[in-house]
Amino acid sequence: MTKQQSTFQALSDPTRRRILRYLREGDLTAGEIAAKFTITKPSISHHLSILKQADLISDRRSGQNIVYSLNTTVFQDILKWFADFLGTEGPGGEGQKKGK
Amino acid sequence: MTKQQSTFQALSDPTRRRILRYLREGDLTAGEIAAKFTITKPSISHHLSILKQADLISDRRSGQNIVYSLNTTVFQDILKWFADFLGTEGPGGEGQKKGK
DNA sequence: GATATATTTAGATGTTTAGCTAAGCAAAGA
DNA sequence: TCTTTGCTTAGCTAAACATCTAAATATATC
Repeated sequence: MTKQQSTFQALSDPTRRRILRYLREGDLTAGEIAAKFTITKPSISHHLSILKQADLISDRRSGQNIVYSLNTTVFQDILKWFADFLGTEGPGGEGQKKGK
Repeated sequence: MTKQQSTFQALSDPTRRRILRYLREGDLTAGEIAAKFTITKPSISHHLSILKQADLISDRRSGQNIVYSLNTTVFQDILKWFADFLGTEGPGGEGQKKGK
């Protein structure tokens, strides 16, 4: 699965986008995040792992808790993808590198 | 289904993103698009209808053909969504309007 | 080390989705 | 108006996905 695929896939779910919005405000533990939703903790945990695989968030352990935080660099990449898209480049494949 | 949801959903499929890349080069008929893929025409037609519902493309009939073209304005909206995301706004809901 | 708390992993289930084939609809031309 | 061409709609299947409950793991505390 290409990097872009996993990113767009991750962003396609509303629950995951909502998690990202919360994390934009500041770091949160898995439990704190789960508390904001009505779905179960395991479900949230699953969403978190998808976001993590897509490199949109990262996690670190702090005692009993696992703290999640936003990876803004990947958002920058996506932003660039869209900007390039609206530019005047050739079609090419997913992993196109252009001028870089 | 919210507008953002349909947009992200539409972008989550690699075939659909590839269609968008082709259309970025210029307008194409449904047949011309389908010819670039190995999957069947009905499948492509289905993807086109999803992209259309998400307002990422538009279509018009030209004789026997149906011509598809990219709606760049929606891409601008998405670009803005990401830019806002990396900004310093409150979490709020999907359809947030901000300064507008 | 036993127990409590925080979170993840495993396994099951209902729903969504991408793909197919077959049938339908619309325009063009005989 | 019958046929051909271009494309979509309908109906199906298999795979993917979101969610749940139950069990497992890891850390902290007693």
